[in-house]
Amino acid sequence: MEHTTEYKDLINPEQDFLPGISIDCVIFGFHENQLKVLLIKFGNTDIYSLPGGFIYKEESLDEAASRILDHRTGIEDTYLEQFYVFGNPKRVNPEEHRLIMQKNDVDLPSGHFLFNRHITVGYYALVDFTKIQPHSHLNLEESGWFDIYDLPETIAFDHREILLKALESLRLFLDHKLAVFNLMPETFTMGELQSLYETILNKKLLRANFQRKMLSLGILERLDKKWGGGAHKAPYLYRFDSQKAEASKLANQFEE
Amino acid sequence: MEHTTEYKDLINPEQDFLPGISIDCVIFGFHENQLKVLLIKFGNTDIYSLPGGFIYKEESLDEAASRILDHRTGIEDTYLEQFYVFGNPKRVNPEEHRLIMQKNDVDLPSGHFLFNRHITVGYYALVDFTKIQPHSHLNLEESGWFDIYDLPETIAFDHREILLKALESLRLFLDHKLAVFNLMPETFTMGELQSLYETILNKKLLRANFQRKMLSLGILERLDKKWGGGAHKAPYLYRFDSQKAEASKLANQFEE
DNA sequence: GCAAAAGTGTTCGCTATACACCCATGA
DNA sequence: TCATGGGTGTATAGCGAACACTTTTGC
Repeated sequence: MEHTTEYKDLINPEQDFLPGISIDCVIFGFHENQLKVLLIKFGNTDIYSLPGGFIYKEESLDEAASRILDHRTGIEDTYLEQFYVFGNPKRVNPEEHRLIMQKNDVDLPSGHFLFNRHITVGYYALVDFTKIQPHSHLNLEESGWFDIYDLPETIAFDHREILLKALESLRLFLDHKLAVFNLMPETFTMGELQSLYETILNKKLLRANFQRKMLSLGILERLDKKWGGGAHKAPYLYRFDSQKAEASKLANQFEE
Repeated sequence: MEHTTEYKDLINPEQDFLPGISIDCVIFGFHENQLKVLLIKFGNTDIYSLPGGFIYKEESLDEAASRILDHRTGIEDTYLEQFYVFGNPKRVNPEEHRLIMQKNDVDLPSGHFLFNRHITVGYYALVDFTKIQPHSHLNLEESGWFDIYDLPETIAFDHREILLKALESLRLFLDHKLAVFNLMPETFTMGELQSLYETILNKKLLRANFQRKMLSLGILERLDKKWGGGAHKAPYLYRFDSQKAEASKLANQFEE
């Protein structure tokens, strides 16, 4: 899908989109020992928001979320899951919204569709940070990745709440789903994987026990390759083995 | 809120309700060792559905769900929680819906609002079966409680899927939340509680271990009263102690 | 006394936790 | 050689699974 400017898209959406419903995506990535989230900056402001969009009249919620993600990041076929619906009638302040649009020379009347109450479905995506090419489909000049523990001060609407709820969901499912490996590159060391877990949970784990636990899941392939990195023993590289994971799912009680 | 017939309410809902969004409630109860769910029967058919409704333009999703539950069962202030959003564009067959309405002498045109695509937010409620007074607010003549493992054959739309997803959510949170006690009466024996767990999980548990596990949670008050029931030792009665539960939540990592 | 359900005790094995030890490497 | 990070070993505690034993009650 070709990229067109965001604001134009939004002026007359009611012709194609379901009214009153939107989708907001919390896109997680992991880079330099930080759990990152992708935020969009509104032009001519210091206000950030989650990348979101609307639902075409003939597509499912999951399809819409997937399309929005693709449109914003160029990523297809990644892990994407609904986690909560936000339906507070005051979750978006219409005046705040209108002022933001005005600063981008889009002057819509107060009663415009865009400022009506919207219920939003929260999706979180877990993406391989190394595979994102900024500036590909997305106009990332004004946007970017933020450390989840060091977010910008001004986040629009209820998007900070949505973001924190996504993090909470991620933590809850960390030990129940294998989706977390979508945040890692193709190959990784055990230390890097542990760092991801520690960052998500925001607490230290014991190295020896973490290693045993991960290996005991039987879903990692040890690549026997090594690495000439720093002043220490070379770690093994591992790869997430989706076949082993499939077998493990059947044997145990992993979800989906 | 006064009860009015369902069908009348639905003819011109667009004046007051949010368009394109509905709520469906999976109301769980426990009675005679069965996990029950409340289903509504459409008049002049053998088709059942979940009790549902729409959202007023000024209320939140949670408020709407609570209102719908109250309207249908007369129950207020019970445990109610969103569990999933169903957004498949073909989740409701408009013709099926129209035929059902016709059988109740409500002949709406094909393009009527009611037959438009709706996204529905699933809520599950856990209610104390002994506190429900049938025929109070609800016209239960045509409706009633069904064993979750013995549902009617014909369930409208995607409501069977919604129901099963609710059961799945209930199972997942069984050991993480204390909400399950909302399904029990004020006082109960350990055997009754175990029976509830066994029914939800659909598997047998070991009596001795279940007892220890429950007591070790530190959330049950032993009432020392006994009971003259059958040809066996009299069991203790227990009561769920919400104060102890609150303290336990702080000490451990229970949610909400 | 016997069957049935309830309460308690005990053993076994697994897992989490904590820490100890050795290995490999670059400065 | 020393600091750093990586890999493995081990002792302990706690919990869950499984089963045994005792208690209470109605028939």
